[in-house]
Amino acid sequence: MASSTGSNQAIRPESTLFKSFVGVAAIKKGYEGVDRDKIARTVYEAAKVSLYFNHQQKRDQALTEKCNALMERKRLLEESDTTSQLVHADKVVARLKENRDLSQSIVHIDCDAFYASVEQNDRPELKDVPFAVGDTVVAACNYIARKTGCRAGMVIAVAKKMCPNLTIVKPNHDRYREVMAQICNAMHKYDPGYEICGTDEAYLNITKYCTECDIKPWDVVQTLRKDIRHETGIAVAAGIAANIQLAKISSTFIKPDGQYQLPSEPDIIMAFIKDLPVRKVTGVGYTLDRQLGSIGIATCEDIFSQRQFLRVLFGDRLFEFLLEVYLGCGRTELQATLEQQKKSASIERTFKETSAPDIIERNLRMVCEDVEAKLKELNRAGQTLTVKVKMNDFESYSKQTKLPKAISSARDIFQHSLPFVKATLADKPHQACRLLGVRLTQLVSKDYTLSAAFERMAHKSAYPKPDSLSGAKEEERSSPTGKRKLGDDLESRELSPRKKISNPAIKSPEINPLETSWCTSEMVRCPICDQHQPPDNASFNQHLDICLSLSEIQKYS
DNA sequence: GCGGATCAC
DNA sequence: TATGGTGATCCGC
Repeated sequence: MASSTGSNQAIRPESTLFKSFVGVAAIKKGYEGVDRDKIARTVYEAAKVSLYFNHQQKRDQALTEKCNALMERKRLLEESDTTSQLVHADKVVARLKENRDLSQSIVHIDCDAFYASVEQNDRPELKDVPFAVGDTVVAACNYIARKTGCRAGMVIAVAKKMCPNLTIVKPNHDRYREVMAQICNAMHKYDPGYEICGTDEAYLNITKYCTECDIKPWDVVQTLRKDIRHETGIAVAAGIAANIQLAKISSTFIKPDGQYQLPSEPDIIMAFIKDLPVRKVTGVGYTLDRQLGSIGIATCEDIFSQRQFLRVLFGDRLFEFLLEVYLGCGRTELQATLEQQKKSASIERTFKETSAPDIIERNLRMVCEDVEAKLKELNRAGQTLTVKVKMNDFESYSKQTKLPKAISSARDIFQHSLPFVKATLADKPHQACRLLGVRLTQLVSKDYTLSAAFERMAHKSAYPKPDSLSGAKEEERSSPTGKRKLGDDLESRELSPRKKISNPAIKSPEINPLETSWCTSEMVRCPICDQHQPPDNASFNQHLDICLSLSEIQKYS
């Protein structure tokens, strides 16, 4: 493992840009011995005439400048007295060491090449051919395809160039969800509080199970993997360690269907971390890796030797995160996977670039309708609206607005979004638009919105009738592309398969009181409508506002 | 609070 | 033949 990411790559004129083209193939499993130069060259050849390439080039240049600035600032720091920074860093290291919890057994389950494995299982004829699952970009590919340089995220046309006999399989998301549900089923008995992240990964805390049944973590995981294999036919990799960070790294340490246990002893952990490239740590992406590299940090051990510079150069948050990485610290509490914890709902859609206002408007309408559907599913409305426009030069612009009240209908969303889209287009008269996106945040339970209350008042029913006014109705419904794909909407809400793990640099987030459900016993009564309300101040005040304005409205009706 | 960025999958 | 979508968070202002 002497080869770190940075040093021994072939250097070419556009070397940093090339590196970005190699993408995850630089760090993922299945690419050992693959010619990374070939990947970069092929992608480069395919891309060099496109506007996308220009955009990437611009980004790369900006990042390079940032790195140069970092180097310069570090050089200046080196000339000054950094003793106080060093002392502070050591203090933080001591504190982190002190608070480190090594008592838990956390397991990371990684269904590597998940989509590909499922397909291969369902269709044995794929077993010995290189194939990729995906639509226009590769979502996953098997190991035979990886050997040729094919990787996730690659445009399929490019992948085919590198691997001419690549078979393409259309993704079947329902099937993947089904298999993931089976996997969850198998995990449940070892830790009902397991955490799912993404579509193909999960964490378990098996500490309790191990003590209660007097079994070693290693054996538990072996059985669990056997269970999963038996139930689903899927081979999974598992990492066992003291926290989720280390467990995740451990699982990537092993071949696709193996398991790896990192003993929870400080010395062993430190030795394990020592030579690890920082890029392999969750939370260190391509850009941070490059920035760190510019000041001489390639491995986790390097973090320590540069510790006196980190706070000044990267700020408190990142500084502390990096020290945690160096010490192998990480989260040990798992977060239950609940749909209701979602903080935003968004849709963005790429289409054939256009500058025709009517087409753009129609696309915006469709996006808004999909957001409406998503919010309906969550029974939420959102008070902050973010609209995003990406032009054909791949530059994107966004506008975020805090609205006077939460909205959820396609009509409302559309009306608030359109002005920004129009303004952006007017700003770029000679460009076409290729993507529109709409996101709502500051989600509140829909029962508390004014319109919902009003509707209740009018109909004396719990929920408003849908379809009453969906601004986009009559005209464009009969468009030739009438098949609106309801893509990723979930069927089972108990077992939501999509839940992101929070960035490791971030401390545990607080829970929005509005998002919890209350039992009637802890409710309070509203003095105006006399109905039960949640006991926390925020939502009660919100309710009061609604009630007051409603009684105003009634005066005039 | 806003806009741009980064990161993970 | 031509570079995706969702959700979360951070930084600087």
